[in-house]
Amino acid sequence: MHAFDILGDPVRRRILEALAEGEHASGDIVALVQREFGITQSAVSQHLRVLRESGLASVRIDGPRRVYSIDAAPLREVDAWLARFRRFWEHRLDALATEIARGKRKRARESEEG
Amino acid sequence: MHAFDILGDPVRRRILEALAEGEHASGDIVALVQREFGITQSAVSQHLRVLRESGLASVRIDGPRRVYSIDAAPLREVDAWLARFRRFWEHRLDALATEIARGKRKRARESEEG
DNA sequence: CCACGATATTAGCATTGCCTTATATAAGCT
DNA sequence: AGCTTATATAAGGCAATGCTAATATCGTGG
Repeated sequence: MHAFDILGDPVRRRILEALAEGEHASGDIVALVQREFGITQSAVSQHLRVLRESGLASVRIDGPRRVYSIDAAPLREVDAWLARFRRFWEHRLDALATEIARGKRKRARESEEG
Repeated sequence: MHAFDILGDPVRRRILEALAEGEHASGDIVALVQREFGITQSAVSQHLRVLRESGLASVRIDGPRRVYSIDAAPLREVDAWLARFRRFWEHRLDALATEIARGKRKRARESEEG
């Protein structure tokens, strides 16, 4: 399942937003989502499974709790796909500045990976 | 329909990629998509409608042709949503440099809009 | 005006996705 | 061991989505 399919669901987006700020136990996420979307624990658990299976979240067992944290790597692909459209809103010199920053970053990665 | 729902479909993503490089007549898009996905003209036309109705593409009539071009604004929202996750892959000083560039951009926009 | 080429629309169908209810699993307490 | 809490899984219903086939619309040239 492509990352974009995962992001198509508002509940999953909300869960990812929460996980972006740090790890959370399943129960906390259930409570949060129930407040905002009014769906059952089961439904939330199913969304968490989708996030796990698509590599967007991982889980750690802590006694009876399952503590979820984000795995952002797939989102990076989304970000990369989006790159080709940025020039439509990052106009003029600003876009050039961003490109320079991105180039520097890329070179830094390559030298540290190689 | 949220932009993320639109982007969930690979055919629509492919169409947007093509439109990112410039406008194209419906027929060209149909040919391109048919080569790569093997679906009918009708199916492609339906995807084009979804793109129109969600504000991601607009159409200009040129004789018997419909010439499509991209409207990237909704993608900017996607980009903005993604912003909160960038720190997971834009680490260290690079992230700071990007933030500075984004800040400059934002101030420039505000002064030109205000 | 008619036929053709380009494109859109409609109807119908199969598949998928998300939800609920009910049930299973597992840990910790008493 | 039995109960409770925390979480996951299974089964089934229903609505949404994406496709095809068929048909409609609309320019344009003869």
